[in-house]
Amino acid sequence: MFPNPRFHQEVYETVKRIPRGKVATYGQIAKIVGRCTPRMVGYALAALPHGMAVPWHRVINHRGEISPRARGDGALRQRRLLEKEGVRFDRKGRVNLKKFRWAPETDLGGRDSRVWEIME
DNA sequence: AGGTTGACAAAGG
DNA sequence: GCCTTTGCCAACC
Repeated sequence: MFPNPRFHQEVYETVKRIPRGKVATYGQIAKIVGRCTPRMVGYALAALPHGMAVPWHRVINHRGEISPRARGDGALRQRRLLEKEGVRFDRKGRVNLKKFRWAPETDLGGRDSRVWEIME
């Protein structure tokens, strides 16, 4: 089976709430889960078995870039998946978080994040 | 037991 | 906005 720590499952459930075409940061997920740090979120996602229905690719770092993997080609696959959902990257490979960040509190029925931007 | 290693982040310069 | 600490904490030597 996959790793057992309680927080893993909570991380997965939270990540599942990120809608298509939006992204969240590791810190954001950690804060929602509670008693959890950004590093632990990355750790949990790295332990995610293949084929599990969790949109792991929608989690990026707070600078808007895809966190490089120590091994494997996961980062490239992640970028492809996001682009397929309409998430745009700039020349330096960064996402505009102002535009694409998931805003849970104002996510009322899958609408866009206009409210969030106005409040900022 | 002690040290290293991450799919990280905030603060200070 | 970039670079450098510093804090973080489970997993794995």
